[in-house]
Amino acid sequence: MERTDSQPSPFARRGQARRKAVPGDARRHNRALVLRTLFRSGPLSRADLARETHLTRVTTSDLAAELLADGLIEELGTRTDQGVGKPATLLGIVRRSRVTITLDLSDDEVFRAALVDLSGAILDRRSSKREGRTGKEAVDLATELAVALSESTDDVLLGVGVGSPGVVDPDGVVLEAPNLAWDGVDLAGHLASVLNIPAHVANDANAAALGELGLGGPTERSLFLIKVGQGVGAGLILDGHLVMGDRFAAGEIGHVVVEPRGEHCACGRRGCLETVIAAPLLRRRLSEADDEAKVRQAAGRRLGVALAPIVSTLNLREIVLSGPLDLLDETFRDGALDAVRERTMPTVGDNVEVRPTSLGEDDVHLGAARLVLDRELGVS
Amino acid sequence: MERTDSQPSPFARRGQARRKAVPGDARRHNRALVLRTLFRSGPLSRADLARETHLTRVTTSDLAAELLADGLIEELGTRTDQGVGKPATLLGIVRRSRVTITLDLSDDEVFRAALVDLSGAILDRRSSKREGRTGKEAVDLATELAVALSESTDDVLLGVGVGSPGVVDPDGVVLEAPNLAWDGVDLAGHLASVLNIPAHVANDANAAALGELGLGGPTERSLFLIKVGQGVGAGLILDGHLVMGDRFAAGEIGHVVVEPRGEHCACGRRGCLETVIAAPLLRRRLSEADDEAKVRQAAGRRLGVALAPIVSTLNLREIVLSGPLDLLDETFRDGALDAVRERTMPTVGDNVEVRPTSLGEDDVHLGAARLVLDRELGVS
DNA sequence: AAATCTTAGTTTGGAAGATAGACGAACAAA
DNA sequence: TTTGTTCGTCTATCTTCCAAACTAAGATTT
Repeated sequence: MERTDSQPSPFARRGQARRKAVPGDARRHNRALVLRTLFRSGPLSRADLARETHLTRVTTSDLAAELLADGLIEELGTRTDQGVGKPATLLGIVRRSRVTITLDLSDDEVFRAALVDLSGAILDRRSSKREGRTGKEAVDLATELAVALSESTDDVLLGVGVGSPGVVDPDGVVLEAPNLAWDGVDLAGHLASVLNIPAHVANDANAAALGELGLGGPTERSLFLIKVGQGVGAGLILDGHLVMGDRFAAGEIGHVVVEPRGEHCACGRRGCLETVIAAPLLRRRLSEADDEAKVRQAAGRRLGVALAPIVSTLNLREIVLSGPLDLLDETFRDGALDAVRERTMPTVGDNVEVRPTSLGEDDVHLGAARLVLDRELGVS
Repeated sequence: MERTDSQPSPFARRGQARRKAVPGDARRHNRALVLRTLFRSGPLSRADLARETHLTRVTTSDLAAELLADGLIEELGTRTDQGVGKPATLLGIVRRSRVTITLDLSDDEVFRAALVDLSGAILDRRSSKREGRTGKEAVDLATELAVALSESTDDVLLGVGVGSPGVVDPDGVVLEAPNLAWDGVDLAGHLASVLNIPAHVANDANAAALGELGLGGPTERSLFLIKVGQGVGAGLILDGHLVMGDRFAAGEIGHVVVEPRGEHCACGRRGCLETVIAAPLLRRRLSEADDEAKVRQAAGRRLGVALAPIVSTLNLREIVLSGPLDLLDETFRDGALDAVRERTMPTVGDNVEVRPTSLGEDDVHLGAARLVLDRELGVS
């Protein structure tokens, strides 16, 4: 099986401060720029690329030759619908020139793995019941899934990307994930050494946010994704950068108190956001209620109350809800949006949009794939 | 009077997306890196710089020669306390080789101007009573102050930096500042053309946050500053980047509702944060109260309630309060901190720190100076 | 006192990368 | 057939950083 080597990618910034710049950095930057442009703007000629990137035709030609040699792009023949002049040779991404293994560990019951190509198409899937496994056994289960996928394909593997619950540092070490009893587990290091390909790990909600931003989509965007499942987590992207926070715990909003006299929570407090909108609890409350819509709306409003200060502070526009769509339906979302609007300035609140994830269940897989794409090819 | 030219600085990113890289970009990056290192780590030899920046001695020597020619740094003689080997020639920043004019327009009554050197020392000050001026008259007042300072000095001007109330876009256009009746005023363009030096404008709270981060201080830090005055604004810096928001209105938290049945606000809502902690209102309430401490604490707690979701989402550590210290005293701050801790996860809340600004009244001036330093010299 | 060692800073000769300008190729229009 | 346009490449040049060698200036050892 062909493999890319597993030395750290030049694009993997891994949280270090600003460093020196050498000419080669410019080269890598421009190579990534050309690749990114091809990702976004479909098939283009070398001259198109030069116009788009503001590099010269000579330089894009040279970079294109490099990318062609690596098999990342291919010539698609000449453009037909053209006016005067020599017809352009179109270049396009070879979607299957690299594939990524992704792991979605966010579900309490099942670990899921997928094989994703450069365009974000899912080529294969695997899954295993977790059956309560924790610690090393859970690591092994995840590893087995990844190995099984890697052995099932002859495609060139770009790397493995993981969306894991809990707090994950930029090097892919899971600092704490209570439900898996992980505490300082170097998941990225383990996967990289077993599979012998680059590995990148992020928090599941963060990964979902990356996925929602769109594979190869525009860089400069901001988005706040709230992932509702057993618990509640969030991923925040500002101007294309994932916000990690002081202890890499950004997005951990499940235990923000939204109802000081509310239900008791496993964490010891009362009225945590999780006690109001986590899937099992909300589902139970719905089954017990007379007026379902009222319960949905009230739960949404509670979320909105917590979101209002965040939306104002960050001047956010896009809020995405990920999780069971029967729970996070329009009534719920409208409740959240209403509460946000009532509690923020019009100039801020009027722009806000609360919408369900556009990728459904695959948001974590696609986000994990994007993570690998970003760090290995600089396509972000 | 000597002047630096007023063409846009190569460091002024002005919000545009990622662009191509040319060898010259590496040069500028490394030049800024050397300058920044000298800023932070005091006098160093060329060889020290090479070790610190991971460039070679050849390159740091070359860059140092350039900086010497520009007068930005100087040789300070040889190091004495050294062991074996040829004694090192120490290089240091010439603090007064460039000076910045700064304008603090955050006070409702008075426009203030200052002359700041590269180390953040304030060399001169001017101020003018605003006397209710708005629109063009307010622009003229600010301009006059800046012109007066520029004419009073023979130092080389690096640029002019402004902390303005309201929403300011990255090009320095004040999109809306109700109290000055500014609505799409190109303040940066105006000042740059009148003074013939580069001009940069930011929201006052954003500027204060930049100032608090420290001139020439470490890059990779995060900080949330809340500026209390006539109104309430905030500035947020994450990993060294100022958060601007979708419509450049990030930090506008004055009209977040924190008390749904609270006092009526000028904006039409009830219980906006401003009705609770803006200086004039809080002062009035204190004068009417029997138990001052209780009022302070309650006001602080209200702020804390709004902060809790923000702190959790961003995993923030440092919260800085800027404004009249008699109002934002320890009791107030403790109220805020208590409310944050009660409403966030321990791993997040235990790290949080709520402290007063360390720069006092000059935080906007120093932040505006830092803004210019960042954008003109890349020293951030 | 001479030789040796160590560290600072400079000179020299690449190597890598982007570019401007020139040029052949391929096609449309006149 | 000629002219004009656009594509893509070739070449010479410029910029930047770097490795290696070299000079400078002191401490340490012999």
